[in-house]
Amino acid sequence: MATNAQRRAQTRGCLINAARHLFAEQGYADTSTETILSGAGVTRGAMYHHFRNKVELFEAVCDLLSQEAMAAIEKAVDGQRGSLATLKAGSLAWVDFMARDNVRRILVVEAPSVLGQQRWRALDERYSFPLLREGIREAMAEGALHFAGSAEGLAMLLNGAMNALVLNDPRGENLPQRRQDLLALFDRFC
Amino acid sequence: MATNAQRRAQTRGCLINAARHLFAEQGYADTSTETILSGAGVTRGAMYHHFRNKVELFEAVCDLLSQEAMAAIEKAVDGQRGSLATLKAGSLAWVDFMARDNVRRILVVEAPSVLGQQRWRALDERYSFPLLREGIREAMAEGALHFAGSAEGLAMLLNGAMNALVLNDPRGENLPQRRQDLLALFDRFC
DNA sequence: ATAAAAACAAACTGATAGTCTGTTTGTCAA
DNA sequence: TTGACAAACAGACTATCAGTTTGTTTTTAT
Repeated sequence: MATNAQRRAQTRGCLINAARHLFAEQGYADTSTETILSGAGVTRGAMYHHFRNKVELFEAVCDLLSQEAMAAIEKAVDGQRGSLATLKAGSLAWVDFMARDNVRRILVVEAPSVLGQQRWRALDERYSFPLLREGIREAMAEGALHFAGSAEGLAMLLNGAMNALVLNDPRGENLPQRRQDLLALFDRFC
Repeated sequence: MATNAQRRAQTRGCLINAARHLFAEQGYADTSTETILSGAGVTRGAMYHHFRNKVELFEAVCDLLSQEAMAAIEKAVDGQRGSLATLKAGSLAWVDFMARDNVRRILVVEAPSVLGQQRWRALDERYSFPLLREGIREAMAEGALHFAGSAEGLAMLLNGAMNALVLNDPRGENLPQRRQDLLALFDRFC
């Protein structure tokens, strides 16, 4: 005898977990809901009870991955001294996390297309982007970082640059080099 | 009586032209091949004679748009004096072109997902990226641009930053501000 | 205990990408 | 010029799949 909340969490969890692996391996379009269903050990009816459609399930996966990314960043940032060191550590953690095979394809490659520009930006705004923006704002206020434009603008540019790092390292094989590039980029703003 | 080459160019052209508008307006997934077919005034058999599948048609659209981008960049660069000025003018032209409603969704939002990482990178490598990389290499060699890493690495980072500019301006309404941000970014490397 | 609601099951439907078979039109050598 | 071949095209057909509908089971609240 399980409570409804438990049943709900269990079913949703199984679906999201199965979906995250399948989406990461085969991509959104090439993963049929049937495959997800059998992977999760759940029926069609259950899935469409919890999610309006396939996109909403994909978005739930994105939310979960984003939360995991936040946790990784906060762990990396913990104990850092100074706004600049914190910013660098957090950014490196972000890149490391996004470069993971299980994550990159979902959050970096497919999310903009599957969710659409609006919902994709909303996702970013809900998680890592505010962290980056505020980190930059603080470092700029302290004079540790210099930029002629706004903190918001710089956050956007750096976010894009970090995206590119992840996107251009398909196998995650040149990560050390990529991390060096990122640090060199930060140094240009000091 | 048309020659085969003419027939071929005509049919392919109609398909690509219809597809580019539909993909830009409704996105790849929400554009059915039937809609493209009737938009192009062409039959199913003809389409699958010229393209192996829907993705290949999408790729042909991407190629065309990329060529148009190259033309816009070369026009903007023409007459510029100095490697840095050339680089800036070319980059601004790139942003301006990609920010167009007809282009952004196809080349910036959906291409990575629809083509997949590999073919998407190959596309970039075939067109604008070499231009950016060589522009940066030249400016660095002249001492007009400074970066601790490689020209390749900086090109990647700047390319990502420019992508972000386009992506974060969904309506293309803040273009002047975005152009300012980009110039401020370049100034950090001087 | 019972009514209502949440959770789930599974058959069904409409749409759609890609295939298959056949027809028309162009090419080129003899 | 003609006839064999290939390229270009037409359109019916199929398999798949996302989402719907209808019905059943389990939990919750009164």
